[in-house]
Amino acid sequence: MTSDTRPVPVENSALIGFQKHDHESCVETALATAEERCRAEGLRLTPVRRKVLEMLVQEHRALGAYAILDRLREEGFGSQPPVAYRALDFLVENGFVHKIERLNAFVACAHPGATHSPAFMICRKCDAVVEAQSAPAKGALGAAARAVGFEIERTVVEAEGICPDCTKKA
Amino acid sequence: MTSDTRPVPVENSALIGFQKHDHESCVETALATAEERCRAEGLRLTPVRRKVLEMLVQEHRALGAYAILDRLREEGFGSQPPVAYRALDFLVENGFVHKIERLNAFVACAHPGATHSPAFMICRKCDAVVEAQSAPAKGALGAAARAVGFEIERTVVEAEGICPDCTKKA
DNA sequence: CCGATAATGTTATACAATCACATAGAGGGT
DNA sequence: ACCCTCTATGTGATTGTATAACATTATCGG
Ligand SMILES: [Zn+2]
Ligand SMILES: [Zn+2]
Ligand SMILES: [Zn+2]
Ligand SMILES: [Zn+2]
Repeated sequence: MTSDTRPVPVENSALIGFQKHDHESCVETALATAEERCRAEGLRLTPVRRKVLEMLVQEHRALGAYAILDRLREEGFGSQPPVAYRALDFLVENGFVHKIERLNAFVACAHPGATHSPAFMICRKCDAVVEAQSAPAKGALGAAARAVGFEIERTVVEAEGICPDCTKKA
Repeated sequence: MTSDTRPVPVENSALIGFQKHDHESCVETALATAEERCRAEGLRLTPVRRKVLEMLVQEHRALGAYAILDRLREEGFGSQPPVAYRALDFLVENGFVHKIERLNAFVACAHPGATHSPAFMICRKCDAVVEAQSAPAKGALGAAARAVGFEIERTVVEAEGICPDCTKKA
């Protein structure tokens, strides 16, 4: 299960963006990191939760709760919505997964471990989702918030547009 | 129907924020502006659409599609979801109304006329929603997008937190 | 008036999320 | 081992959000 059992043709394995990358190790790393963190912090990465995380990391795009639920059913887990939503709640709360509000869908975190406020680029043609960093509270929005006395706790930043692949095709 | 028929106790009528403001004229101005723009651009502000916009400006907070639909029914319009959603689609497409993705709800634009990319502050206690300006494409997100060749068309920026009123109460 | 287009009305259905309650596991103290 | 407690799952039912599909009506330019 160590990630050095096989040559890793890294090119830009850090950029999980639209570029191709070593997906195999990408998946393993993500799951290993999650297990590591759960062990360290006393969180319980149960079978359902692990399966959901694995699906999302594997797919590498945003999945709706019911798509996830369908797969859980196939894998022999419970088939009612709360099964999926509870697993997702756990994963989102602990930062392993992010919810894409624009799509009402979920995507595996691309920067697991580090606490961060994510931003997303969503292609409106192919629904690809890529995670980037953001710091909206540092810009105009933060200034506006301080001006009126609003205390920001969390931000949703999602950019909709056309991904490089879809641009080329057109 | 002109806005000078009555003394306007303006203090900070520009800031539609959490502060109090001259709501009467606020409503009239918004509707007048909308009618003006529709006339100018050949858009059709039909009765349903106008009613929905009026409700949202009047309420001055985010309303769900079904809350809107209920009111439409009371006013004698169609009572099925598409009636509300189609009116909302029109209003959102033309910038009179914004959708708050985090709440699955809709709010009247606070800066009608000017094309702008809005940002929102959402109080998680009282659900108050205030519109501010944003320029996320100019910051870290814009840089990331250019780096990978993603073409941003639209951004969703929503800050969740506690509004000044709710802070005082606690 | 006629035909094309846009807008509305209505039915049905898909997708998203939560509530309520029963059951099963894990972990700690005895 | 046992019992107790807390957490996690399983399940049925329900509510909320959104769209598909199709018929009807209104509007506008010939
Ligand atoms: Zn992340
Ligand atoms: Zn694309
Ligand atoms: Zn606006
Ligand atoms: Zn508040």
